[in-house]
Amino acid sequence: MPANAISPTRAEDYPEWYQQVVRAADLAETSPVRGCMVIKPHGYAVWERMQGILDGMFKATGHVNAYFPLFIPLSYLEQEAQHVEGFAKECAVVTHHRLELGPDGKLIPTGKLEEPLVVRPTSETIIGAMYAKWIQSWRDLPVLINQWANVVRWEMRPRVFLRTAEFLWQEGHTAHATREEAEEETRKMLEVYATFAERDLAMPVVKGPKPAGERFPGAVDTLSIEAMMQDGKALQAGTSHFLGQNFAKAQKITFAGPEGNEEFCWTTSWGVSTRLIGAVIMTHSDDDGLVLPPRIAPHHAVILPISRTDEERAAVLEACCQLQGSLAAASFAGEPVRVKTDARDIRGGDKVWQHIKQGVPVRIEIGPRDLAAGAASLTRRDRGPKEREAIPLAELPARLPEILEEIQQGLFDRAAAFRESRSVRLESAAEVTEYFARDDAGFAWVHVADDPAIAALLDPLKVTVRCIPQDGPDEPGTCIVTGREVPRRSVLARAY
RNA sequence: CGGGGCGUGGCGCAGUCUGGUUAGCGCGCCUGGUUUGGGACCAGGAGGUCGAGAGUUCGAAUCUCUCCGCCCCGACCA
Repeated sequence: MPANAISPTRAEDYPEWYQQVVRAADLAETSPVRGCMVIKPHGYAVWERMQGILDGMFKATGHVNAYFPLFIPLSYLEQEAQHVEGFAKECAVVTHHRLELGPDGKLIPTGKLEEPLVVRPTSETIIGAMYAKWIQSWRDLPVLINQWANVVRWEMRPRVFLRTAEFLWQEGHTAHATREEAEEETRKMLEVYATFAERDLAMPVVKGPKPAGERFPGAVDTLSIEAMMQDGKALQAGTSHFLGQNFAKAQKITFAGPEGNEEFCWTTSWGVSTRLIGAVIMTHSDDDGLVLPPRIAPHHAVILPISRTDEERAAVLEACCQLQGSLAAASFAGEPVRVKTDARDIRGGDKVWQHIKQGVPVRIEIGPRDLAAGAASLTRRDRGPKEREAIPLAELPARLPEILEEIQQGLFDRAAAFRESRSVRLESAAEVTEYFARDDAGFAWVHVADDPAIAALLDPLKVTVRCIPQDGPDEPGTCIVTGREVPRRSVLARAY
């Protein structure tokens, strides 16, 4: 057997390593439908964890859930000019509503639709149409709605979790009476995403506005959180858009103000998707497979009974059962510890490696020797597969939550240190060119103006301005391309 | 859409150039046995109309034509 469970390793072939991790962890696989993935139970369980936490955060910030149709009339999409331009090239279109059996036994679409329907690539237009109906008075505002849904974007080159033709996400859509309030909402939701990424996914992010060329079609301002993957590339992990009055004007979303004046609403939208699963994989996983931060792990720990004879097995299973009960009574991150016993009749080594590859944070093995000592052998996914520690059974319910917290924090620290080690400050166009020729390139913090002129420098390097980080002190400087004064550095990187 | 590559049991592949016994191999799966604090070993077994269609031929996974699908590179991807 090779030293590592995943082949190739990250260093050998990063993209292939990613695919193999997804496969070895049994998260998802490609489907008969081009560009669409099947999310398998383990992958979906991770998504459900993410959903649960985010949904709670949305509700805590005053939002409610609703559901809007999958289909959008073609004419709706045409309402906002930039929006059409941005999405037109990647839409699935429904033109018929019936099938008839042809003479050769094949099904033929019939019943042509009067107006084609677009499968939503995003829902601004259909939701805006409803908001136009619902909102009449300033007393109706703000409207703060989120929906959990699937969307379809006909991508040219799909990649499991990172870019699939159909994906799951949430999209928040809000309408406000004032510009200030909508802008505040946009920032607030970015903050929710950043907190979730760093606290729950243990994934450090840079947050701030995108340059004009990278904005959501139809948005006045797009804020994003950007994470660094282990190959140094950036991944946009969440976005929050200030839509100004663009959609309100296109869709007549108006309200009567306190003085009887009719005004357009100010709207926002924000979303994160199953891409976050890809982000977690590429942030934490190693050459033995998936590594899950405890807060989003479907199971915090798995108990593995070890026995040879039937008598031993009975005693060991009994002990496992008791331990599972006492551990489940403990809590981590405000929830009961999630623990399961894997008593399947398969070889011990296979079983252990399955759990390693699936990213379970902690493995607890109980065999006759442990039982005699009144202890269990504990191994952690963030350490070597054979680094074990004996812990008295009575102490485990108190120790496990501490260990989970250590793992959660340790994963964040490790990712932050990695990002730091692959970040540089550059002062000239020549330095940028030189830096991105290196194969260990990462984030370059550079003074650049938000100006199309910088494309001449960045395009050949396949580098983009990821965002203009909003945190930290202002650091004015001159743009390395235009020579113009800018208030702070931007983050440049290659991106997924 | 342009360039390249590939379709053979669940997965990974050999065989195709040079047509010819019952289409092989590794992993996985099932059964039995020996094992067991670590991804075991031995034996037996199941599973394939070789992407689809047409053609050449006594005979096609192999040659010819058409079609379909997938992968990689590019274009594209708020």
